[in-house]
Amino acid sequence: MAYATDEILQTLRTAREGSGLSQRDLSARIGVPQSHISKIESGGTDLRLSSLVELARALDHEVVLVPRKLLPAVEAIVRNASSALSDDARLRSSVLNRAQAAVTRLNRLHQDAPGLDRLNQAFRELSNFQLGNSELEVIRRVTDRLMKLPMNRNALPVIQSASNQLRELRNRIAHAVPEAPRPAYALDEEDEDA
Amino acid sequence: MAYATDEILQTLRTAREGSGLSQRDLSARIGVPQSHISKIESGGTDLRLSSLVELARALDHEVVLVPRKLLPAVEAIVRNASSALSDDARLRSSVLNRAQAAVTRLNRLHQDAPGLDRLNQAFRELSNFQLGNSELEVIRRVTDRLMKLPMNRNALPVIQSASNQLRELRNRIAHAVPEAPRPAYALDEEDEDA
DNA sequence: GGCCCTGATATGTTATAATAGATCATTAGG
DNA sequence: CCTAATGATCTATTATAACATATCAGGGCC
Repeated sequence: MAYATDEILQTLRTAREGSGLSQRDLSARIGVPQSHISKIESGGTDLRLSSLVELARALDHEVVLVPRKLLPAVEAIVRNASSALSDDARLRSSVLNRAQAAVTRLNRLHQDAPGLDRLNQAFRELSNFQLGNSELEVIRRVTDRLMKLPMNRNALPVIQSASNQLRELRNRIAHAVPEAPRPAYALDEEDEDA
Repeated sequence: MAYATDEILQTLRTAREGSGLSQRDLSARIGVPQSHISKIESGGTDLRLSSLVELARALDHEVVLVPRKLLPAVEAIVRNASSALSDDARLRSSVLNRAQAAVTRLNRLHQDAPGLDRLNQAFRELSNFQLGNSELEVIRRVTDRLMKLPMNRNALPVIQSASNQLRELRNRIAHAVPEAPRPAYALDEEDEDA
């Protein structure tokens, strides 16, 4: 039987990939070198417990000790939910891919539009956030408007409005991020408006 | 909010105590110094993952990563089962306490009986083992016979038989102990008949 | 072909887990 | 009072995680 540590590390990698994060994204988020994340996920190091907890939490997981007798029941719950979660992940993917296409088209057709830089930045950051259904709905509405954009100057206020909506959404989510406990490696205090 | 690591370490201590093991018992079982177990349980060290897995397994637990959304469901399963587990623990305690009383009485009334030393040793070791319901039933039957023991020489074959049954049970359980994976610290290969 | 992004690997330094062993303070039982 | 068992604390040594930084190889896209 495979060591449980291999399964745990595989779960970490799957959760990271499922969140659409690269190792560098996760590194930026929690302040651990990308090379170290690679080593961890590949089993090249025997992780400290506090580091495991920090990584797990960054990926919306918790470390739990479960009586062996209950392992089948717990695994069943996790399995059922991860098919639901992959539905969520698929929805997220779908919305973000369509939004990406709209943003790409926007940049091609209106490359000099005011507010475009800010819209690009807000969108890039939103792509790295955990997004609930209400946030995805906001992005979907913005995408719809960008898809219907006219070619003429009437587009400019729509672009401006889209930029504002995405930035408001980005700021709302960024401000909601809770402060994590400091483990073996600590999150640097971020100045998010910098 | 308490750090997850504190909860995990508390779960380890509770599981050890629930198994009726002292830190020295656990130390002997998994080959880690008792002082280190004390430090771990008290939060004085940031445990390696492989060490956590080894400790958890020695106490019939597994380390699992659970999506945060599912934590309430998983905690509910564990909570419900731990009241069942404490029923098990109570049954175990009850059977072992009564057997202990029978063995104590036996040692007082028949201190020179052949086989008594072996019975004492088998019983002491059995007290440190994980015991299922069938094992507890064997111990209960032996206890019943010891409780009904006559004062005269007719007791001797019953004592001998009880000694044999407990030693058979002890050997059966000792031989069933599975080999564990070798973590940061490895179980020494034990010569159990030594 | 060049650029960008990704995960993996390498080197060097520092802090600490793991180990061994001893000892202490407390509690319970005879 | 003495003994035994327990969990906690201490000292010294060794192996390695964590971190910083650089670099590599592969794949995708233009």
